[in-house]
Amino acid sequence: MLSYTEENHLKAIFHLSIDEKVGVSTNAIAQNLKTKAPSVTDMLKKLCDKQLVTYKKYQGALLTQEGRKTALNIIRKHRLWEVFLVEKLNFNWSEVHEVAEQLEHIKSKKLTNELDKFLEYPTMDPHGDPIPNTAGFIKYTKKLSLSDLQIGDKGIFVGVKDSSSAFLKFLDKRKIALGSSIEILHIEDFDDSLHIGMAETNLTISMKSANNIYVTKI
Amino acid sequence: MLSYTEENHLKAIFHLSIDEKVGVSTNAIAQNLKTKAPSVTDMLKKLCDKQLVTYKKYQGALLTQEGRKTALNIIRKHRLWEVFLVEKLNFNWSEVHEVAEQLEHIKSKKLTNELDKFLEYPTMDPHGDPIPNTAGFIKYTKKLSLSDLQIGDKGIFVGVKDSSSAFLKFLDKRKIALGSSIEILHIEDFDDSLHIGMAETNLTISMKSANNIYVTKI
DNA sequence: TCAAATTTTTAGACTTATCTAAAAATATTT
DNA sequence: AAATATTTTTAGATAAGTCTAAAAATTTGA
Repeated sequence: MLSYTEENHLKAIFHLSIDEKVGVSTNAIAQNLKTKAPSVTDMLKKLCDKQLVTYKKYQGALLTQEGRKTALNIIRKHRLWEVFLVEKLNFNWSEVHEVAEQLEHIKSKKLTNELDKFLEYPTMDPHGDPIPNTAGFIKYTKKLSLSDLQIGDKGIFVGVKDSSSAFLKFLDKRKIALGSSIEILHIEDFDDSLHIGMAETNLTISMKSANNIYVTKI
Repeated sequence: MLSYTEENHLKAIFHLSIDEKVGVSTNAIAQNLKTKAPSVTDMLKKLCDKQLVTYKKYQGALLTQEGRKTALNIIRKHRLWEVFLVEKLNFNWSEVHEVAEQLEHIKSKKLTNELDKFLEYPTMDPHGDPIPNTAGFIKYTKKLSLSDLQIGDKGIFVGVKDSSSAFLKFLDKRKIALGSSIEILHIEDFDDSLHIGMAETNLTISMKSANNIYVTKI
């Protein structure tokens, strides 16, 4: 059974891996986990012993098959809990992360799978990130910003890039909420601002805001 | 911020306190937490320093006001999660405890209170135990067994005393589920077995089974 | 009441997860 | 390519939580 610390290291290595061949540096992991390099070195040795990571001195760390599967399971739990918190418990996007960081470590397969069912098998979390399935398979769909849509396109609001409280207030004030349907009515040549159509009203938002809004095209 | 271990000790002391004056013994706590006496002694010193417990050598431990409040908050979380698991995620009574033991340590006031709201402010967990409110106030209502009812009384099935899988199967087979309405039709003089009326059917159950079933009278 | 039994505490060791400071390896730059 | 800078590891310390074995205190009961 893995400790919270071990699980967090696996998750960090997963998130920091860009290239399958280049090891993730000790410092990068330390920074990500707000810890110090020597602590990371110790942990990498331990995870290497457990065959969750391949690690050679000064070469950084890579996840093994098993390590990757474990990391994805933690990420799966994290994202499912985020959906639960936003959809069922009235959390804002900016509030979910901290709590999900705790909930992701709860150990119960049944809990995770029943939660998944209860939420009706969501495919994305409130930040627009994909939710891995039980097998650890992740369906990568390029995130689509509202600013990527063309005139006449319609989208469903599925997440935000920047979840600062300022931006969340901005959305709140305009009654833009998860699941809202948005249509692109017009794009202003002058400053690229967008005229959008919502269920009840039309409004204008800046390019910068549109960049922060993730949608799925419908 | 309290560690899981500290929280578990507070909870154990609360559960083991019968008399407000008599300290809970080191051994009793050790047995309850499946740990050893020396570990408990160390922890009692620590909790005493933090003024959550009053403790004198060889005299056992008692909760302070603050300690009691903390313990009740953990119990509140535990029982709310149990309700969630049974009512929303299809857990059996016998399965919830282990998972709730983990979930009770999640630190987020908003989470607890929103969960309470989401569950529509339940007053009992699936074992028929009362759920403390935010202030740590607990409404002690004597647990009522089905066997305590008189002929003609009606009750709602709210929990079980014995949650062995054998008993759960027994209930399942007879379609007795949380929330079922049960009426006492007749009590057999010979062996005290009960004839009960359910929504769809009538059936006979033994005194022993009736003892295991908690109800609220309606 | 005082000897035996039980309970509780102390002492000391071990593990896990941290850290700082210093040494070693690698990377960069002139 | 040598000097410098950066990164990473090692060494050693600290804190929390755990244990066993032994000492001390309390309780029991003859």
